[in-house]
Amino acid sequence: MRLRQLECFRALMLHGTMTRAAELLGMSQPGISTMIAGLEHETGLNLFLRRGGRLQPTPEAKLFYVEAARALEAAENASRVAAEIRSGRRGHLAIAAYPSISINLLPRLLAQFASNKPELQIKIITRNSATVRELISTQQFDLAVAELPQDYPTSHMEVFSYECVCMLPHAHPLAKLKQITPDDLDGVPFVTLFRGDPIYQQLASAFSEYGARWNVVAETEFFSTACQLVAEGRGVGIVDPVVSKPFTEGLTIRPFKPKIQYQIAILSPTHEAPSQMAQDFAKLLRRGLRG
Amino acid sequence: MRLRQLECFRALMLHGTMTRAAELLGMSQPGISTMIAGLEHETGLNLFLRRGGRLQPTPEAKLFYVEAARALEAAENASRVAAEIRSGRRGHLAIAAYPSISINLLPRLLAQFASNKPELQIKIITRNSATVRELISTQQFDLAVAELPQDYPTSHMEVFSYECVCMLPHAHPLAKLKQITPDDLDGVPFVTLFRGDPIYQQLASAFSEYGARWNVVAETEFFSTACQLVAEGRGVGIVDPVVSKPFTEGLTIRPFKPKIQYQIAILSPTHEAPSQMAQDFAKLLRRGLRG
DNA sequence: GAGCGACTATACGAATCTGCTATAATGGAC
DNA sequence: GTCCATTATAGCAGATTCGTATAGTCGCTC
Repeated sequence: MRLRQLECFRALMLHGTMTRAAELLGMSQPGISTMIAGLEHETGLNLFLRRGGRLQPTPEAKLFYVEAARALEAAENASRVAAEIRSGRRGHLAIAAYPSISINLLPRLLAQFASNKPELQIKIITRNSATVRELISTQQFDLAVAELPQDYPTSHMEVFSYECVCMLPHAHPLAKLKQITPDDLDGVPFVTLFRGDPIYQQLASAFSEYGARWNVVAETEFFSTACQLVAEGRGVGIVDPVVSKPFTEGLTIRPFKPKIQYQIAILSPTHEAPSQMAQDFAKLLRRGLRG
Repeated sequence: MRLRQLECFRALMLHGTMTRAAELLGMSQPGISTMIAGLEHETGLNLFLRRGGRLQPTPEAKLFYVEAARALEAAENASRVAAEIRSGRRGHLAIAAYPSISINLLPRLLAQFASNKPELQIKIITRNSATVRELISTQQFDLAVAELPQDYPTSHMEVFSYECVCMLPHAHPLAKLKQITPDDLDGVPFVTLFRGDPIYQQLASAFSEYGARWNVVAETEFFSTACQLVAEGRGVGIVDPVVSKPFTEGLTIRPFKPKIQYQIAILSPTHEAPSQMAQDFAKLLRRGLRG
C-alpha cells in the first residue's frame, strides 16, 4: 500500500469523480484510475461500483476511508514535524547550569532563542558546578554550563575566562579611583564567596601578596547574594563582569588589580552527537558569554 | 516521503546497523543505504552521523522517529482493517425491523452471524412495519424487515409468504383435530391482532364465509402478546409458522383452513450499494425466514 | 603495520512503478 | 443520433526500487 494510492483514494472520496480528484492532485485522470485500480487490487476490496461510467463508493470504501485518512494524516504530520525539526521550530533543550548563570543570563538567552520556536521544549536544571559536571556525563543533557576547574574531563569543553571586577556600593568613597587594588581595600568590609571557591583563594593570595588586611564580613554561595549585600552597603566585593552583570545594576564597578580569574565552560556530552538545536543555542550562549 | 523509507528508518533505529535492518526487512544492505539516504535528502534532516563506517542516530532522528513510527503504525493499521473488511470480520449492520421479528428471530440470527466477526457493529431499530418502510427509504439502514403490504415501493423487496396456523392452549379439546376451520372455532374465545392488521381482515372474512361466529376476546399488537394470552388459556389464536415459532413453545399447533396469508419482506435501500456484510447477513436471514 | 571482520557507500543494471498522452467505451441529456 | 462528461486501457518515457559487485572506513589482533 502506497501513500500515493491513499492520497488518490481520499481525493476521490472527497470529490466524487476521478476527473476532479485528478485536477485537485495535479495529475491526469488515467493516473488516478490506475492508482485506484491498484489500491483495490492490493486491498482486495471493491471500493467503487462502476455504474454507467460513474463511480459510486461502496460501504466498504466508506469503512476503509476512515483508516486511510488517518494513515495519510499521520504521514503528513510526520512530514510537517520533519520540516519543523529541520527549521529548528521543534526540538528540546535540556540544560544543566550552576546557579549564578541560571538565575538571569541563561533564562534571558533561552527566552530570546525560543521566541520563534513554537514547539521547543526547554528543561533547565540548576545545581552547583560540581554536580553539573557530573550531570553532563550522564548524557541526559544537551548542554551544561559550570564553573571551572573541571576535576575530571568527561566532556567536551569550551572555556570562558573573565577578570573579576570590584563592586562598590552607591557613592562609596573609593569610587573616585580608576582601578582598585588590595591596598585600597585594606581593612574595608568585604563580601566574598565561600572559602572553597577559587575566587576566595585567589583573593586571599592577592591580599597577602599586597600585605593588606582582608576584612571579610560576609561569605555567600552565589554572586547574586554577594551583590545584594554590597548594594545594601554591607561592604565591597568582587564579581565576574559578564555573568553577574545583571546583579550589579546601580553599583559602581571598577577594575581590580591583580587579576582575579573566573573561569566557566560550556560543556557538551561526548558520546551523543549534539542536536542542531543545541548547536544553535550554544552559538547564542557563546555570544552571550563573551559579554 | 514513502512508507518504505519509513520502514527502513524504523528498522535501522531499532536494530542499530543497516546490515541487520536489511536482514530483518529481507533486503540488501545497499538497499537500506539508498533508502535512508533518500529519506535524509527528502526530509532535509541529518538522521545519522557516519562515524568510522558506523551509524549513530542524531537527536533529530530520535525526534523524527516518534512521528515516523506513528505514521507507519497508522498505515499498517489501515492494511489490517482492509483485510478485516475483506474477510468480513469488520463492518456494521444497521437493521430496521418490526417488533415480532426483532424480539427473537432477528437477534438470534444476528448473534449467530456475528459470532466470528469481532469488529462487527450491530444496530437494530424496532418500529412498526409502516415506519420501517419509511426508514429504509432514508438509506440509513443496510436492511429492513417489514410486514406487507408495501404501500409505496421505495426499495428493493424480497417477499416471504406464510400460511398462518392455529394455536391452542395446552390440552385443548380441539387438539384432537388434524386441521382446524372456522366451523371448529364457532364461538370459541379467540385472540387476534388489531383490526387494522391484514390478518384480522382475513380472519373476519373467513369466519363470515364459513358462517361461524368469531368470538374475539382479545386484540393485541404483537404476535408474541397473543401467544402469551393463548398460553394462559385465554383463548385460541392464529400466528405465522416461522417468525412467531419461538413464542409458541408448549402450545398445540394445527393447520388452519382456509388459508390466512401473512407476508413479510426483506427490504434493501435502492440508492446505496449493499455492503458485502449486508449481503452475507441477508443470505442468513433469508434461510431463517424460509423456516 | 598487515590482515581480518564488520560495517557503509557507490555504481550499475534489470524489473517495476508512475504518470503522461492518446484513445476507446459507456451512458445521460437534448 | 449527437454531444458531453465520465472512466478504462494501451503504450511509452522517466523515475524508483532493489539486487550484485565493489570500494572505502574503522577497530581489532597478531
